[in-house]
Parts: sequence; structure tokens; C-alpha cells
Amino acid sequence: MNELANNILHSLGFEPDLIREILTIGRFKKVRESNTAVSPETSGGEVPFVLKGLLKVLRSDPSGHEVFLYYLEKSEACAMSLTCCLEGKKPEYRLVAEQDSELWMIPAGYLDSWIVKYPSFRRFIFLSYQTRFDELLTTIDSITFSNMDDRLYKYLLDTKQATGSYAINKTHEQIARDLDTSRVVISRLMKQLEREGKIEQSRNLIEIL
DNA sequence: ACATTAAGTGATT
DNA sequence: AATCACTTAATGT
Repeated sequence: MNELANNILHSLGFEPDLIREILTIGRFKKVRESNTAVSPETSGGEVPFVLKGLLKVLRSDPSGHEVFLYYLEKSEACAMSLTCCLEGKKPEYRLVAEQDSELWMIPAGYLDSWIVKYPSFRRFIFLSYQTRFDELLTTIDSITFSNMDDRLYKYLLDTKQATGSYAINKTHEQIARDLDTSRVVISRLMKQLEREGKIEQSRNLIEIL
């Protein structure tokens, strides 16, 4: 049995019976930094729950374009997979590890019964949606109104929030991929943010001020 | 010293 | 905002 999973599930206030079920039914999965945990190609059917580390959720469209949606932190479950998996659809997102991470993969088939049986689980699921909803809305806004400068700054702030650090170790190239734009565009906007005194940057490093 | 990778910039669409 | 072409700067071998 997984000690770490056990501790986290307890800290969420889950019922002992529920914890026992989750632990016996789920499986452990380790993901190294920059590797993909879930992609549209994977069979799906499992909801990832983060035990350790930090991952990012990217929306994938059929033509292979990907857009960053939000970060997934410790003791969070992926809201995207909840919607996908409940209807037995293939995942339409990609889950990539930002840092070495550990996951507990839960077969989607059990969620229905747990939501009915366990109030704490029901609350957890609703909360997962709730915490993502506003964030997702602002993300959608910034994408549809295509203000790349706002989008970039939001991305930087999200990253600061998720990592708990003002220093971001990313190249313009990597950021461009997350926002589905070109490196040149990011470089220009970064220069602008620097001139506005919002950030400072050197090679492979961005500091939020 | 040389090659490679990251970032800056003007011009064009 | 995207692309091209080129420059400059930082890093690795």
C-alpha cells in the first residue's frame, strides 16, 4: 500500500472506507520531469490524482496544437479527466510533468458510486470543478480575445503561483509552445514586460517583480 | 576556438 | 501576430 497516498487522502478528510477503496483500486504512477502522464493517445479511463510534484494540463486539438490550461498541484485531481472519463471518452488533453511527480491513477468507473456513497468525495469533486472554473474562464477570455501580452503575463503569474517561486526556469521557446505561438513573439513581449519593469530576465531565467 | 542553443530585432505580410 | 532572416549573447565541448 502507498504510504504517501494514504497520508494525503487522510488530510483531505476522506472517510476511512473511501480511503481503503481508493488505495486498493488505484495504481501508483511516477512521471519524470517533462514527460507525459496522460495524452490523447493513452487509453484513458483513469483519473489522475497528484501525490507529489507539479504537472501542467494542456488542451490538445486534433491537428496537434496544444494550449496550456492550468497547473495541477499536490492533492488535486485533474478536472479535465473527470469530464472526459465519466463519459468514457478519450482524453482530449495532455498531462505533462513540470517536475518529477507521483500520481495515483483511479479507474473512472468507480467515481459514480463513490460520489453517491461518500459525502467527502462528493465535496472534493465539486470543489475540483469550482476551483478550476473561474481560472478556466479567464484563460478562455484571454485566448478568444487573443491578447497575447495578457496571456503571457497570466501564464507567468500562474507559474509563479504554482511553483511558489519568483524565478521561472523556462526558455522563450518552451513558453511559446505552451501558448501555441512562436518564439519570436514571446521574445518581443518579454522585452516589453522587462521595459515595463514587470520582469527581469537572463538566459533560461525569468524573474517576476 | 568552435559549435550549439537562447534571445533580440528589423522588415514583410 | 506570424514568419523570415539575421545578429548578438551565453554555454558547452
